[in-house]
Amino acid sequence: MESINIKQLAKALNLSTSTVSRAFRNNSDINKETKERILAMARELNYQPNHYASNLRERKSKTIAVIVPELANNFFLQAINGLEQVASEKGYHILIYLTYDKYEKEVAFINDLHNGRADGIIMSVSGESASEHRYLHRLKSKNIPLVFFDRIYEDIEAPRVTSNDYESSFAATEHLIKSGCDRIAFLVIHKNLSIGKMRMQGYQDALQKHRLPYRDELVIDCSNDPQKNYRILNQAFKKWKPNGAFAAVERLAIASYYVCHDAGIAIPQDLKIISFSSLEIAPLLNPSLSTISQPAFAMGYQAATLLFQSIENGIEQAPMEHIVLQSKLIKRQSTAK
Amino acid sequence: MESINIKQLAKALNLSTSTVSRAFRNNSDINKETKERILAMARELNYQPNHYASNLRERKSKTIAVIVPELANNFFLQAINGLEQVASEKGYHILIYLTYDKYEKEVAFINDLHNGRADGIIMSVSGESASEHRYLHRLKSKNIPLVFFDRIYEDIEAPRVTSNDYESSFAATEHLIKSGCDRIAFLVIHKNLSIGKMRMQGYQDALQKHRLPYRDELVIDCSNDPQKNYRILNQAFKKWKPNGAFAAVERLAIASYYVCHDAGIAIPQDLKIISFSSLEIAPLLNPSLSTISQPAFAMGYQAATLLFQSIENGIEQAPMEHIVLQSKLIKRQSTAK
DNA sequence: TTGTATGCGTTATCAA
DNA sequence: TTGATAACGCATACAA
Repeated sequence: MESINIKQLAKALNLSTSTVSRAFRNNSDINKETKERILAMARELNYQPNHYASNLRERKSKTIAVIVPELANNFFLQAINGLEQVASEKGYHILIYLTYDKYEKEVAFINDLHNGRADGIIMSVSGESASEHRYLHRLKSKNIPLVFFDRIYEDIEAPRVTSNDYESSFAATEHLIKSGCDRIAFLVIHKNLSIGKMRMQGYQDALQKHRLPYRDELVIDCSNDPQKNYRILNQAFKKWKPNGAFAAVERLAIASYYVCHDAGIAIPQDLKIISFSSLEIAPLLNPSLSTISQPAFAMGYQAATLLFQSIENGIEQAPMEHIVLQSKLIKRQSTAK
Repeated sequence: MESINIKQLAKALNLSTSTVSRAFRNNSDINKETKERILAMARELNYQPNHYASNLRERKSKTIAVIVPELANNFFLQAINGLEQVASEKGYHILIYLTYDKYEKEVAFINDLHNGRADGIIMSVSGESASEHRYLHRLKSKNIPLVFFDRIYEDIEAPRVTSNDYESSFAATEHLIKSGCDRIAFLVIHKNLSIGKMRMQGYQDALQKHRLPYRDELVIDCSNDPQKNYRILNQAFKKWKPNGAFAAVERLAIASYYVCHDAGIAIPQDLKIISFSSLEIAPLLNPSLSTISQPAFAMGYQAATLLFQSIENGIEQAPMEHIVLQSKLIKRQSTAK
């Protein structure tokens, strides 16, 4: 980082640093010719204003932090693409933090972000609703706005963007029932997370509406480890013999496919599967997978839009909106009669 | 960002800022008790050293920039996971820049990075080899190390991590030939990019070895737009009737699947397909897809390791290594006889 | 329109 | 072991 700095550039031009500085932010008054002269020389000497010095001086970072559980997940990827589009239009950069669903990591990241590294935070939470969220309150006192998307904490007041999980789950379960399933498994990770709860409620209510009994053993609580999931699902399918499975998370549908392929369980004849999923190639699976697909890109886009409202108008003006976007249920071979 | 700063914290403790500062970097001598007292108070007052001030003072950013064409691509995702692991072990953060294969974006990003925002750069290039790369030379003069991975510029001297593309392509083509194909299409994006060239060469040489003619029309140059690709491939398959297809990029295999499904071309009976791909669910496709899978995670990991060598030992000591990792050819149904 | 001087929050040097 | 002070590179209030 042995860069040329504003002083050297100024000297090379026989100008003061303030004039040079002005050339780089277009608001201030400055002679057009000098400005061009400065920019030309800057190009030649390969000068760029130091980002950290500017941020320190201006007390902002032109950066937003995005905290998500993981990247290896089409939903989050598409959402991030949505965020990124808004951010880059505003001249902001994105700093990505991955929690891998570890609550402690989330706390550490948030605490880290108190140092002014980011002007705002967009987060899809990792922890369980039950845990302590005081670390989030502190953000507000520092004027760092926060927006939730998809996975939220209900006890924290912040703008949020979600999709209609309850309705979608209800519809998905009902779809399985109408396709002839009467023993429907619900595959879930983190039952206690708000999002898991919503989806589970939709499942339960659909069962009830159609007079199907709710069976505890058919709610299969999985993990983030593919191999573990394989074992869990393999056992569960053999033991409880569901004829329908509703996966609250894409990877559980994938794991189910592997189990079925290996165990000779025919989809959809023996077991019909539907899943929350943002997989673009769901139609190409064997058999093609019925999905509830969330508007991931739009959710990211909206979340970023909300965040910038807070950033631009101040956190007090923050719109405590709860935007709910609609997911789509797409029926394919995996739930065919 | 109305944070408490080190001064206020010092005053609250009746200490000087230097002592407080020392408490936060463990090297300096400091009384254990005072240190604990400081840290306790910091927690209480929710103090975090300002990242930008530290960076400015220390003249480094503890951040590495990663420039890739896109995120919606399993290869880059996994590679980034590899990078991230190394970086986070070193206490570094990752700043992600997406070029969407636009050369101008790449130039803009690189120029941006001259301002000391990152201590090093890891890049998978976007542009064509033919174009101008002077903007990269300038990095060196600023002591910002650069490492290439996967997609490189041959005319720039920098450490690089690639996979054995030529050999893999040769093997993949040969596999198709041995499975009975004699009209093998090569599906590619950006023929001119170094990586496209390597893969094409492997394809050509394998044809030659087996005395199959090279036909220009069977090299199908595609784009990044899925719909365009669909049209291109649909036309090409109908017009030239290949009985084998080797996709240099995952998304072209996906597009081919869609075309075949719609056009009633049976895989593998009518057309055998193999592809470079990092898709975890290749086995679940209909039919399961034969792949050459690059060690994406390891490539990212290695690239980051190389970069940190340059960062830690200075750019002059940079190991001009060219690390080549081996891809794996996995035969599945899509190329069955 | 341009220049001077000050401070953003930190860390390093030096002295106590 | 701790404190005073200067400097990192820049942007702004104010003066010219």
